Amino acid sequence: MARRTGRRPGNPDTREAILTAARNAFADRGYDGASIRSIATGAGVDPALVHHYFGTKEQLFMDVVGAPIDPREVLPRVVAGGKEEVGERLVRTMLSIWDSPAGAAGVALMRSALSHDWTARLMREFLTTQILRRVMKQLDMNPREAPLRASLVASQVAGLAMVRYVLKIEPLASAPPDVVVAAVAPTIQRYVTGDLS
Amino acid sequence: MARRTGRRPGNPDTREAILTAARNAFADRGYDGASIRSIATGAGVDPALVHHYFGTKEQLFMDVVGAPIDPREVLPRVVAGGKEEVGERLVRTMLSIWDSPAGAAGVALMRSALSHDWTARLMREFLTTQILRRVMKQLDMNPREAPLRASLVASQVAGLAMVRYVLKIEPLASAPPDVVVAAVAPTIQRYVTGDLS
DNA sequence: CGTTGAGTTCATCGAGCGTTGAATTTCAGG
DNA sequence: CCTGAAATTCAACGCTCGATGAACTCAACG
Repeated sequence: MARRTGRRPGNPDTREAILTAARNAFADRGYDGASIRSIATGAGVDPALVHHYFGTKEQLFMDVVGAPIDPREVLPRVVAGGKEEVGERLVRTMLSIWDSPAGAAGVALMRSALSHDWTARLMREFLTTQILRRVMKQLDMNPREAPLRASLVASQVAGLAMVRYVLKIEPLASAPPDVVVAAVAPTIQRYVTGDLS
Repeated sequence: MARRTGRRPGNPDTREAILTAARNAFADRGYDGASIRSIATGAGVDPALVHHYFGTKEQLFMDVVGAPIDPREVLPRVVAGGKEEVGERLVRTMLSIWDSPAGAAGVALMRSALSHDWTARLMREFLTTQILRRVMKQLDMNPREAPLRASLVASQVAGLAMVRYVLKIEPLASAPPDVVVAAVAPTIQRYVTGDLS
């Protein structure tokens, strides 16, 4: 078993180069706007090589947006400490993620979620089954009103990402994290624990 | 002058049919996904006829998203009555617009704003120069902090539109307007008149 | 050295796109 | 009826795209 001879994976850098080129291209121009050919050019390789490594374009997109997100690593930081200051912790965590290289993947997912139904479904299912459900459980919210609270939180989070990272509307696009947290955290906090009637 | 003989514009219905087909197509599949050919098929005409009426595809898109929005008609309803209940009036006005046929144009603009830079610029400039600046002026807000307040309002409005009308995340997507107003209006109100530090 | 298989390139296919210009139909005015 | 302009269609051009499959390069191993 595992009798493997022949050339060894000499240049695994190429795969990474394609991935980062794809991430930037998807973030800059969306799923349709980013052509396999342009991604290959950005990585300095032949277009066919992209298919060789990642199969179809859809699979490449999945690898780009599915890799840098691991909810089980991020969520505890938000949930730990009870629900009294969850708003501030959520906004702060979100900003730290979106200001990192993983933010480009987020922009890519967001751009494409509004262009294709299957990416929208991808994002919706990721949000609901991976994020919101776990948060609800660990904060033991009232199951009757938890879904509404969760979608309200999603609305403010999505809107903040859109204005700050995609549309880049000033001054929110360049405001320091502390200012954003001070402004937005109370909104999230009210959506989670406040009175909604 | 104006000596015009020959056939009169006999079927102005066709033009409208193309416009509504284009609005639905742009809203459903975005700017790129909606092909001129599919729009023509949806209107029951030849693709060349679309160009005959609207020129290039970009101009057709402008006609679709530029027509049903007239800020001078909507803004007074939001601004009138001072800044004390502006949150509720803004959310209620927004819902009434997005639940009408004009909402499809909004979805189209939103979908495309995340796919192309020039539509993003279109939306940004429309928001800032047509909406936010007028609201700021008529509410005589402090010019020093008004831009930040305006972009915060934009973030919650954009996020609500995205969750409710584009991604259609439940239960916010189907919640009756009164519930949405009760939940979101205080957020807008605080962004306009509240303490942000 | 010769085989092997992964890395990489090349040429190409078929499809869909926006757009164009000429042809054809339709119909109000003279 | 006849003319001419608008409404509408037809056929085609040039382009880009995703994908495919055959060819070539080359390091590792027996």
